[in-house]
Amino acid sequence: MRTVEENKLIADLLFSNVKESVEEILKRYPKRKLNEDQLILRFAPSPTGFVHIGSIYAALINEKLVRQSNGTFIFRAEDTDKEREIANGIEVLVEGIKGFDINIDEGALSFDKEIGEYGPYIQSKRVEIYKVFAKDLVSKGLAYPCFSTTEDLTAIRELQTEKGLRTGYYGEWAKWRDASVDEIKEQLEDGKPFAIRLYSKGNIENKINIKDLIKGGITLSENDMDSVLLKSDGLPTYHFAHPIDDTLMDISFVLRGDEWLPSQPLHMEIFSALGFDQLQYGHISPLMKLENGGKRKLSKRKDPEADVAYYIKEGYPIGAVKEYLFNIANSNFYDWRIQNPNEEVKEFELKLEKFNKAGALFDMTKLNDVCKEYISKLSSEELYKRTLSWAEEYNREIAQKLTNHRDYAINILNIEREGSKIRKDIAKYSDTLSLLEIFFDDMYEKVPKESLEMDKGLQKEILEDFLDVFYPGDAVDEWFGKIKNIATKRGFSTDYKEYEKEPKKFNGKVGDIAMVLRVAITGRKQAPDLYQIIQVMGESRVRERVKGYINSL
RNA sequence: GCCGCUAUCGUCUAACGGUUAGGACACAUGAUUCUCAAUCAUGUAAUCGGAGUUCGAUUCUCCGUAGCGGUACCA
Repeated sequence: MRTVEENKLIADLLFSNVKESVEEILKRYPKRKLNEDQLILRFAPSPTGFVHIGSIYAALINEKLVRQSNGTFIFRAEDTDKEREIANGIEVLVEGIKGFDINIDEGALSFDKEIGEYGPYIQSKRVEIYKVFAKDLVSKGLAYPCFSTTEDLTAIRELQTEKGLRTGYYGEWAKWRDASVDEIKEQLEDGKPFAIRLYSKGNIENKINIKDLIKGGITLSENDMDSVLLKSDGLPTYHFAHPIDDTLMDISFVLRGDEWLPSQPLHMEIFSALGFDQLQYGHISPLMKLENGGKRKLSKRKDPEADVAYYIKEGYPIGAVKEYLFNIANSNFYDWRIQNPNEEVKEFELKLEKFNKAGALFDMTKLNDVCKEYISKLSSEELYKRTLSWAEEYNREIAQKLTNHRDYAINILNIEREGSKIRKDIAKYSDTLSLLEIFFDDMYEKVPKESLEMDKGLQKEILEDFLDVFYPGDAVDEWFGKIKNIATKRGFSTDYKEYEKEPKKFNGKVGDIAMVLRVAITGRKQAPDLYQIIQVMGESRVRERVKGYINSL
């Protein structure tokens, strides 16, 4: 064991250029003047150039809780891993957050721009702060320099594995924890790199009981690892940055992924070494995916839907994706939605105690259903607006059509959007493409056409009948009456039941007449309401389509 | 290997220790004087296994099993 004086000496040796004191820093980050129920929560991902849907899920939950309590939502970038860091990583994150309509009250907006009084909000810009605390811990004998190399550590681990022991840098294995001042000096004079490690006082045999905000009561063992606090490049590990940042930023509690649960004892020990009050945690279960009958975590590499950019690119309505995510967080959301179909999401109260403890499967089918429901409630003007803004980014051809033919486009999108028969077949803005393309001749030309089994001569007769009687001013009943007249004239039944009884008596049923028309006009066997399509398309285009089809027979 | 978390229809889940174990999505069938979609009706489908506590266990306890996570100078 080193003496108090020796520890001070080592601290000065290690951090000769650190002049600031812990007290001075603490003074720079005063406690916030807020009511106790106003939550200050943070979202603190690392910028890897990829925003995982699970990250957005966590961000969403934190922000929602903040909004409900009229608190403050902080975005902090944890860019302390140089290996994984990529250029523009922070911008990609901010874009993802904004893409989901999540508002940052405090934090980084880009690498060079921040808002808020408790910054910097980018960890690589906070290194001086971490060093002050590290120096303080060393001088108190609560941390120490470690000169073990990667090779040393690997050797230790192999030996431990061989002996069937717990791996790691702890107890007797922590060879630098009690090194003498001379030994340390020697390494320093040789210019050897060092990491700062926690001098753990914990005992693995001791159990600690924790109350997790989401998981409830859990039992963990005390930490006894001399974990790295500052890496040899001078940057902090997550374990060190987290207690300092969340304390200085005056966070209410931490909601994070449950992969952190096992390291909570470590964090608790660091909090107390730093002299900080303990923080409460809520550990969120991860979003899973079903594959080959088993559950697994949504993977950045294997699953396109793990990337939030996917939803933006496909044109998923963000409001609906958020609703789905809230539904995973609090399953009573869905019941609330059924009871309050037109209420805004902000009226729903998200509750920590309603969170599910197990990992939920991210179900694309269910998401699609939520999206269809959501889009079916939009007015045609609103859908037009949103589709256009999506298309401007991801489908220029459609964007141009929408811009140049605004009213026509709105009418198209309005088909079966009013009245008692509301379509629910559009889940995302890109789905409107297959509807729109029918209505623009140059696009329609490129669409593959479906054909009918029916005798071509008969088809031609039916369509010529139609051209004779077609009048766009007809009301639905008049229009359909004409279709029925054609049916009768050409030996088709107008009564489905009657036709079912004796199908041989007829050439077909009235539906078959409509089918010929549908294929002639839309090129498809399946399409929305024919009458409405015709109304929107207008007389000349309908006649052209029919004539064109007749000629192609 | 060790440590921890979790466990109800295919999926998301509901059920003061007492329910014919409920709902939603998906699926299937039927209805709907144009197809598809929508809508409506109906149906199939679950308490991981084993002990224990109890008059009674999906619910509490223990043991197993499985899934997930941790076991880094990554977060």
